[in-house]
Amino acid sequence: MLTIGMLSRETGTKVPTIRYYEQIGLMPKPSRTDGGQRRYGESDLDRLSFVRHARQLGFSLDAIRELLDLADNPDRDCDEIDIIAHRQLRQVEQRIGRLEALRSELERMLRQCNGGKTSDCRVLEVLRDHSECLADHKDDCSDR
Amino acid sequence: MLTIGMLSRETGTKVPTIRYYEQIGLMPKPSRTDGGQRRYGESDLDRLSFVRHARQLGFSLDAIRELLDLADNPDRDCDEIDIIAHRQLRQVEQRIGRLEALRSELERMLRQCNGGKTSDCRVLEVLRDHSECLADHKDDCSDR
DNA sequence: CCTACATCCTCTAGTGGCTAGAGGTTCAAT
DNA sequence: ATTGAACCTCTAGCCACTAGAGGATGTAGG
Repeated sequence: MLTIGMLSRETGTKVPTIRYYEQIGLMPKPSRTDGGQRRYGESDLDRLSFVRHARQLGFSLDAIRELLDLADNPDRDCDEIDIIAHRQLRQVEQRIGRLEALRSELERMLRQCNGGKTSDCRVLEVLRDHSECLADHKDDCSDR
Repeated sequence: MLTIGMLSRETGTKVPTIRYYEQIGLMPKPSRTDGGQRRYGESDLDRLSFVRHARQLGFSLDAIRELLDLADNPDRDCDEIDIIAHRQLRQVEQRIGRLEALRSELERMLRQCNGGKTSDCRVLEVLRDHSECLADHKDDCSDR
């Protein structure tokens, strides 16, 4: 039996985060000691590791919820899992694309700076005038 | 004189967002009609365009506040502006790096899927067992 | 001048995914 | 029995908005 602190250390998850996952129903309610402290077993450790790893891969908690549901039905085809993972991959790719556009825009902006006074700073000028932008970065960087 | 709705259309900013910017002091308090409705001038349009453009380039509202302060002092050296922009560039590059690691991890995971039952789905397996990961993606994707 | 109706107002609360702190209790070791 | 770390609940905060309720204003047409 693990205390919440041990589970925290094992999985690299902060204690309040574990309680938060319980609150939103992502982790099951664990058993308690007579004094009311949480005690966890192996399955909790597995589940939380799964959740954390999926988070590290950028899956949303909602997507993780779906994955966990699917994982609980071992007889179904894994098509849906594939779909979720592909969706995640597409999102990651989109974000990379946007960020690359931002990067080149920022680089271009910085290259033009000649280190004078702020009054003729190219950075400010570019920010002032969107029409100077080469990159197409409308509706960007609202990541997630 | 522009209404808030016109300013919204001109800059592509939602109306509540404009009021929010006012509330947090990023936009100045505009003049009002007798009935209490906001009326904006050219300078407001310029300022909001600046803010939105900087947001699109991924600058935080705090960074934008700094940039606006600096823009108001035309006699100072633009070193600080440069520093802020470089900081932003570094952050963007870091995020790209992380996302690229995620992408290859997701791709690897998906390549291994052979379309069977969820019980032996590679995607779930990879998520269950972090040690199978090639990429080094701890503390990632907590973007922003 | 009146009415219709789009737009405006303030205020509160919600989003995601946590994180921090107050103020109090329990557990395990000594 | 006492210490002190770790636990408990509860509330509020973070960022950058977004949504909605419930009501007031502004403007165009009749």
